[in-house]
Amino acid sequence: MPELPEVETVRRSLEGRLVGARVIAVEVCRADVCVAPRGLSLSPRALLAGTTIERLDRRGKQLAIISREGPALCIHLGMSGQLFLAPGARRLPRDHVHVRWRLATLQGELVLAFRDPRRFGGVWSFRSFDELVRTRWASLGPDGVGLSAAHLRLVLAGTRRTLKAVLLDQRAVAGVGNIYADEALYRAGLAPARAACTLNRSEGSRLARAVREVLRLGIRRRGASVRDFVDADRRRGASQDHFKVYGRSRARCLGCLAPLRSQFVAQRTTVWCPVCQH
DNA sequence: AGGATAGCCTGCGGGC
DNA sequence: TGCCCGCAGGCTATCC
Repeated sequence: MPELPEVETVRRSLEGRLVGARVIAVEVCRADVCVAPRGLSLSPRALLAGTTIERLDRRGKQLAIISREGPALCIHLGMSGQLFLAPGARRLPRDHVHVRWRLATLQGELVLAFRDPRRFGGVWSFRSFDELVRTRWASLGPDGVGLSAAHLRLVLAGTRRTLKAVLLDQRAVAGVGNIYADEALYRAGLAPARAACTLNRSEGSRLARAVREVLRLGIRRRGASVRDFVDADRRRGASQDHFKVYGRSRARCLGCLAPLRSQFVAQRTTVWCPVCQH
């Protein structure tokens, strides 16, 4: 369930040590989690072997590792993906590790591992970060952290879909998943099953602000460790201790004490307060 | 257009 | 203890 705050937490936990590191070697244990650049085969070079890491970027739930020499990777954690950084492979789990990068850094040799038991995630390779942005990220909406009221109102006005479906649609807003969708709707006081085009101007703005706020709070709390989420140093986040609605079906609303309701909306288990959200 | 459904995949918890 | 079942969920494809 890594959503935007979890991926940003991973990005931040990697950044300090990855930037400037030289990739000595890449070991692929499961080639089918990797996607080669368009028209090329999956070479070690395409997976950054021999390059130096220049910076990390993120859009929504997707992480980019960009080399100085050109090639760039896009890593999607899917449901259960993890990135670990450790002094040696012995310090890392061995099961479900699909790709390992050996890195030379100022602090000595490090190993970066991509682990993904459920394999909903993957590693996509591109000739350049520019190519990544123009192809893979072209279908993503604006990053949820900086979501503008104007953009969200425009999207909402153009569809009769439910609010929940719009928030989960990565083309509308990038980075919101089931957890932060429910939390944002609660914060905005809006019912998940409401048709998007019925929101007035102030409600649309309120929802945009709520999305930004729940994502920023999630980042500040270093992500939600609902099941197995941990950062690159295997530290858990604290966001799960602050959920107002997610996972609290039939518990009391923290605002009005009415029991929270749970129902399938947009094919996702959705929890909301029938009193506070309209 | 967009809703519903299935499929990908593993781990976990409940029921028996 | 062990087995089966359902559920969790990001994303894509397909059908209606």
